[in-house]
Amino acid sequence: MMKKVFWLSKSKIMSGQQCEKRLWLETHRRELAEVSGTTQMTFDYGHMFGDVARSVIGEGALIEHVDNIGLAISETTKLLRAERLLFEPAFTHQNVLSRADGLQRVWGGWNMIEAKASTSVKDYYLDDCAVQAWVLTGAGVKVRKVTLAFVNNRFLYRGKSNYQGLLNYEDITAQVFERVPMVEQWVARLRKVLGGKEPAINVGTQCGTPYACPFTAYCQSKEPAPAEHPVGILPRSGEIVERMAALGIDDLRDVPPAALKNALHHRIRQAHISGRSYLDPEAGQALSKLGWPRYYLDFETIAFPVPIWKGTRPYQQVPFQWSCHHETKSGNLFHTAFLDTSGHAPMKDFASSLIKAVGKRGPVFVYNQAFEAARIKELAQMLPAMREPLLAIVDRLVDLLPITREHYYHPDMRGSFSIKAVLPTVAPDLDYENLEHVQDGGMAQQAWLEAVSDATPEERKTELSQGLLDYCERDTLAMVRLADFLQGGNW
DNA sequence: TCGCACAGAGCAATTAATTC
DNA sequence: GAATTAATTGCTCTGTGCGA
Repeated sequence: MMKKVFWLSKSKIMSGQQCEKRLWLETHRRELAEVSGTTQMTFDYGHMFGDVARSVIGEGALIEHVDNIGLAISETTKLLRAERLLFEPAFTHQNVLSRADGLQRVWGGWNMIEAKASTSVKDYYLDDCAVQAWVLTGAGVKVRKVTLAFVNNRFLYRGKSNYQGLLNYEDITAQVFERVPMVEQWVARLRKVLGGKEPAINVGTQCGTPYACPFTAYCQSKEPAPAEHPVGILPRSGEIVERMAALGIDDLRDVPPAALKNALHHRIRQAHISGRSYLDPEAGQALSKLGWPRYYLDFETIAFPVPIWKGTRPYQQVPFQWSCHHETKSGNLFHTAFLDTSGHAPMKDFASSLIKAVGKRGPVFVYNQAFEAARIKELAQMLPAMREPLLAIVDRLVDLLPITREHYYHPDMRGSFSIKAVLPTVAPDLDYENLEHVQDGGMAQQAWLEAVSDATPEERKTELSQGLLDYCERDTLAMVRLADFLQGGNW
């Protein structure tokens, strides 16, 4: 009887990048992944990247049969004799299965190519490659070289489907071969884990780094409920959490004041002890110095590992939507918006409409200035004719995030100063939860992708566009309300 | 998945204070 | 004034939190 082959594309589990419990759960309690329902941000760019990466690497034979490993293995064996370049070849060794991204014939053997849609060589890729190299070697393939192909984020797409230059290559043979002798132990350890009871491993950083584990909610449900005001809600609290845990303190309210060095931590602790929010009147003073009219601005963007629009780069955040609230001195509020779901390059229309919308004077409020400022500067670079008016907007940006962080805190923010955490405490009627289709930036990207797709019916496109417009408008209205709140206003 | 900004840590270089 | 020590400043690196 054929033994069960276990799928170890998840070699990060083997090498300790993610915990053994995940492997155990994936094998024994697969259905739990669906129950836990993580909200990880993922795009299905995988095959787009794969197709383009293969075309850049060279012409070769692609072995498909994703769902039929037996067929994939027999086809690999057959093609290995004839071909110089194979994509997705399948091999097993000691019942461990591996599918390398590419296998290229070189002098005296093969170059194993691993393609990653990432812009740098991460340590855990080396472990991943070590497992694959071990399987290939065990299956009789002479691995002479291991190459990592990854995204060159300086590549500028000049159109016409020409992606030469999209990938960087790094020879990682030495690092991988150094790890290969350890793989045998990793496999043995995991076999033991799989044969035993559910491993007792507590929830920790391994649940989200480097990859989100789908079982986190399940593991959390098995652990005692955390403190109502855990020390960990302090921003950048890693070191303090450890220090306090050693003293048996897990509740922020029990932390001795002397243990906290920075003023923000003190303010947060104090707010959780008193149960009351904190608002420093200086926020209002700082804001009241700014003139009128006032604009409140927010962008939505999309980014692809493989750029699709001429003049853009991999992972460049290309803005396709803006929302702007315009507030006059007398308190009148007007809303304007731009949204491009045509699927064509949105940059030009985005920029020209934006310039019109924000006028020539008055502060332009944003939340986390770095983001909008960087997008406008990129547009200025791409569109020389609009360079000056665009850069003039950058000079007028006022960031509400640092003002909020320095002068305001509410215990319900649980240590976070993101607009999504702040808004419910200053304008509960504007909760994002009551938006139907789009509730955060990640969902906005998903909605946009669906809206531009040819496969999406018109009715659904209209619904998604409305969802995007509602969401982005909510973001800028949130800023209006926040600025007013910080100035002591009342709605 | 990206990148930016910033806090904090660790270390090196510089400046100030102390001692002879 | 020189040598030593202490305090301060400045730099790089890493991790976190923000945005999408």
